[in-house]
Amino acid sequence: MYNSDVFRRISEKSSMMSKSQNKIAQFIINHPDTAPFLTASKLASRAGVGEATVVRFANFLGYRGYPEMQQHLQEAIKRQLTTVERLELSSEEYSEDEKVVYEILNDDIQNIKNTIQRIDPAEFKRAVQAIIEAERIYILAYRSAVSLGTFLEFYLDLVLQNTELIRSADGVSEHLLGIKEQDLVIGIGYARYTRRTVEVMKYAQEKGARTMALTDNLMSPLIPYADIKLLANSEISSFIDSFVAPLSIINALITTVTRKEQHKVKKRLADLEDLWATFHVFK
Amino acid sequence: MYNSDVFRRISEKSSMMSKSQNKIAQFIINHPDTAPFLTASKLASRAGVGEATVVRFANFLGYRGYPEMQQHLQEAIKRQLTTVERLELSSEEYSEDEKVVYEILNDDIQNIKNTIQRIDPAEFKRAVQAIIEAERIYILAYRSAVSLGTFLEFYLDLVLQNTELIRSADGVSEHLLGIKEQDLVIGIGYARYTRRTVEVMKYAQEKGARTMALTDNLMSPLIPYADIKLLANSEISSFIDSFVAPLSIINALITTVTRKEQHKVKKRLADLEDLWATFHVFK
DNA sequence: CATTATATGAAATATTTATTTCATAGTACA
DNA sequence: TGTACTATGAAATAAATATTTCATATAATG
Repeated sequence: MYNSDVFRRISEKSSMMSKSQNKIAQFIINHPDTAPFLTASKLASRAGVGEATVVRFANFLGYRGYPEMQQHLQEAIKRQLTTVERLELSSEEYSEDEKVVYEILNDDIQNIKNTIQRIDPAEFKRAVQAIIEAERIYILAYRSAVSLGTFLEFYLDLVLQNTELIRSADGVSEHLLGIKEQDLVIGIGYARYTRRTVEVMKYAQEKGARTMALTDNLMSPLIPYADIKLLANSEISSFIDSFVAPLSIINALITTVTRKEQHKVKKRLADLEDLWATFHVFK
Repeated sequence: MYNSDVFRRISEKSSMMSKSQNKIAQFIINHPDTAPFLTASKLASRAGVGEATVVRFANFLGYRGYPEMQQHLQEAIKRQLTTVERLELSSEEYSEDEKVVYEILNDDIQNIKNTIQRIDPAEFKRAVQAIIEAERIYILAYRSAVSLGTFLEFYLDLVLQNTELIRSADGVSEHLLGIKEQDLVIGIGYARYTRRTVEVMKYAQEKGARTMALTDNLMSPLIPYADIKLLANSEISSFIDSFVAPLSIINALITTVTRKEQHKVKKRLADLEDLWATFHVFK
């Protein structure tokens, strides 16, 4: 299985390589994330050898032809993509049962990493700006996503005092009836996208309000109705969707908004401190 | 530059896609590290459409042909490979402001990594067992932690139907008055630990119920009253605490409980599916 | 320094992959 | 319910890519 690994084969046979073959091997090793995408003739010219030599090189390593070698190079790159952080869960050290927790936490690390890749800084900036400029903010979240909505509402309302979470599932809330163009609606939608979230987003957009979606991918049904799109991955080895990466994005939103509005927020937080102290809210 | 991004183009045009084109878009988005390596015909069969439709899809997105689209998909994957590990925080590429989001997400990765280090598999196992054995489960969460509580309640109640979230801050809820030894109280407490959470945990333990704490460290005021202790880090460069790692632990809890109780849970989930279908809850 | 063996690349050929064509199925609209 | 319009995939054709051939260069051997 593993002897299919191109790099292993190269190192095994490196002593028997001709001058040109060495050039090719060198190129592949020095450009591991370019080589898998090249055609035989491109690889040839990049490595400075003839086309035929490349094909012979593949045969030399034991492949049936260049495409087979190419495929194995691609496999290697794919493994890299998916297992970056994979812990050694294979051993017998832990029972099936105990592995789950490690598996899930690693999946979630991967989710955040993939989310980082997909961040569009300009779009994120727009999201922050929209929150700051909004007169009122409505957060749409149903079912399990209510947890995310609750968190976002808690902090946005703490610092801006103009945020409200819409969670009742029946029809468009009365609160949204008077929605204005200066208002912002943030829809949170994952996996089994709740129909209601989509409907309300659509309604808000038709009313001319700004809309923002936090969802898992661009094919999500929320996307067509979102002026601002934030993506965060949610896949874990479970029957549930993970809200870890979206929550991290929310952390970032709250933090950035607060830093930008520091001058306004500072006094309010200080006042709150006094209030909390008076009522002994914290230990 | 960025308009070359396949995913962006897909989202821009997603509203004008036909049924088959949607299938293709769906496939590409759901298999971003497989799609770039497929030939037009393989992508066609994997997405369940004709070969010609794939070529037309590439044209539809504005590419001169399939190979051009493929190349752009490969670029995206290459970018990922080279940047996953290195943070883009060093350079002047991003403004102070744009860095925050990368900073926070990386902090959260670190939180999960540290949390993994601190997992005690035996203790985690006890936590799962306690949840399964409990007659009734009460979750204590106040203020921002309500979000975590909501999530945990949602799924535990979904699969076990014996869970309740206590969130009102005034005194000990009436629900807890009749608490028994076979019941379990799960307290979630972070940073500015709310006094109320601690008091209720103490009350529950005095009444003989089992107690479990999800908190950030062993010095947390919840710890003395917890029979079972789960730790998850929460520090990020912000004025708020991050619930990302605790949420990941909750993911793991829910997943493990559900897998262990599969025989009981399976039927219930199937029934729920029917119910949801009847009421068109999902898009 | 011949002589043989081996390696090499340009060009010819074979194979694979992409594109276009065309007949038909599916939709939208009157 | 018929008519026009659009979308679709199987098959034909075109283009790109891989492999083989063959003449020549290079190295190895006595």
